[in-house]
Amino acid sequence: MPGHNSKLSARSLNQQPLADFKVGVDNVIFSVDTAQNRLLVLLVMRQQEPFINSWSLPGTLVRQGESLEDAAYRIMAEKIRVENLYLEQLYTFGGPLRDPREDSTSFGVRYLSVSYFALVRFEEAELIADKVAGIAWYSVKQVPQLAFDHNEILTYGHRRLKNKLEYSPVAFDVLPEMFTLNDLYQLYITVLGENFSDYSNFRARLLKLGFLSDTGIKVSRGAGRPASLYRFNAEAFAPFKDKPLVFI
Amino acid sequence: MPGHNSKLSARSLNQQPLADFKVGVDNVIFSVDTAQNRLLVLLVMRQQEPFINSWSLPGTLVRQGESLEDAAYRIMAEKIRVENLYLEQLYTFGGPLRDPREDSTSFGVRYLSVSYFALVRFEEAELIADKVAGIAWYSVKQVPQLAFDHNEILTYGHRRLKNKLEYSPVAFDVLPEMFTLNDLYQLYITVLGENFSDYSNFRARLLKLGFLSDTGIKVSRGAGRPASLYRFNAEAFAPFKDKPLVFI
DNA sequence: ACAAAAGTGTTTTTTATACACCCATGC
DNA sequence: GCATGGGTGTATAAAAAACACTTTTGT
Repeated sequence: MPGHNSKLSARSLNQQPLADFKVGVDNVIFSVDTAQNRLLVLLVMRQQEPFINSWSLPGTLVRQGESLEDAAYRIMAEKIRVENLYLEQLYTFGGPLRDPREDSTSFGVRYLSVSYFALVRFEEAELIADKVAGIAWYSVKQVPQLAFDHNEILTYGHRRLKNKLEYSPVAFDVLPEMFTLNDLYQLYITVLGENFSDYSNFRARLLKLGFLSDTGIKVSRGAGRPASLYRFNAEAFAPFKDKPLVFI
Repeated sequence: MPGHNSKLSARSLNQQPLADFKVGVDNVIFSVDTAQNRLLVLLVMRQQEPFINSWSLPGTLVRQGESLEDAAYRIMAEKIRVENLYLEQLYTFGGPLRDPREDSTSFGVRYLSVSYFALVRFEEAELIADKVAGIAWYSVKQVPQLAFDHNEILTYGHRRLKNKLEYSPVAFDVLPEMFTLNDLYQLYITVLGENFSDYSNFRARLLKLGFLSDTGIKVSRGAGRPASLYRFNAEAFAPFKDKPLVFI
């Protein structure tokens, strides 16, 4: 984890042999079920040792000729069919003994996990259940004990998601092409919690920024006045790139 | 790098063998020369292939039994003697062919670099020049072509430093125990550039936050009114932890 | 006395926050 | 007609930005 303070230590392991690594990629894949206002994370049931029959983040070991990012996309492609997604690298967990396989026969081999963080559109995401495999969306509030240090990775990913939402337009990667301002607001509430902003202020702030265009199309969801559908305008957003834009 | 968009690709390298990795740790070590208002980065001259006689970020390969972070601290200890520092993980670069050694004899072995970001106190940092080794502080504005993808890593580290400075108290890890408000201001200017805030506003904002205590001690630097020395008060800062505190 | 650096205060503009209220629809 | 969600506006408070001014030193 970033931000801690160990002491400088120059023990004389100067002539220690180099470690050999297998490198795994684990994805923290989030989606938001706007209908039920739940933030979800994708978990898979492990089908081999170690941690057989434990839930875990979907992951894979990196193959020859494959980049880390390729591996992250491969996991996605194997578990889920999705059109739109946001993906970025999260953190690298690599202490010795984080994987029990390091203990056993294959002496000296270390397992390192490069984690990626993804956000997908819940409605369009289609899970791929290969034969016997368990795969499911879990509410982040109800994740069970996971394999390896995956609970820790998930916590870290959740923190990143909250930050991302505040200062970057990831939300639009995960909303439908056209959405109501309330859809957007619900997404923020679901991820960030109730107390971040009043709806009308949220609305005013976002519209003033000028990168949401009103399509004029109205949708009615049950009772109440029909809402306008808006569209994210990438060109209008361009000037805000890399600026400390604040959404909340 | 985070934030890009490749396409999902599920090529059938399903039966490809796993890659074997050596894992390197490379540190982007910054310091600020407040006397000359320069942001510096520590570079070392490589003494072996590949890229012999090129400048590079100080790095090492991870040894058996050593965690990533241990390796990062080991690099620090080998290159520099320093009391106070801030260190956190930056990013993991791991595409195939980023290291030319992957081409040659040792077929199949990949080199992956986990980069760390460090900030040290320039005045107290003592460089360790082992025998023939070149080691030097470079102004980030004048770094030469570096080995591997180290220029890219440096750019990424610089961006992180700027962000960190804006919303976290890293500056105090790198200033002397007692400092004038102008010292602090110069540090911000040096890292962030000229146009972020006027001195008196910067001053007022920071003092209002209440975690800088005036020691009463005055120092005179040439002409002009003597300045008060301030001290960072960690207890008074505690309530701001994890809050979206903004310094700039 | 005067320049230089430190430190204080004031004015203006912008942004955040908390609401009150009007609008259009389903039932 | 009234409950429901959509949408607009206003009044107050707080923060950011610009800049004028005072204080204390060295020379």
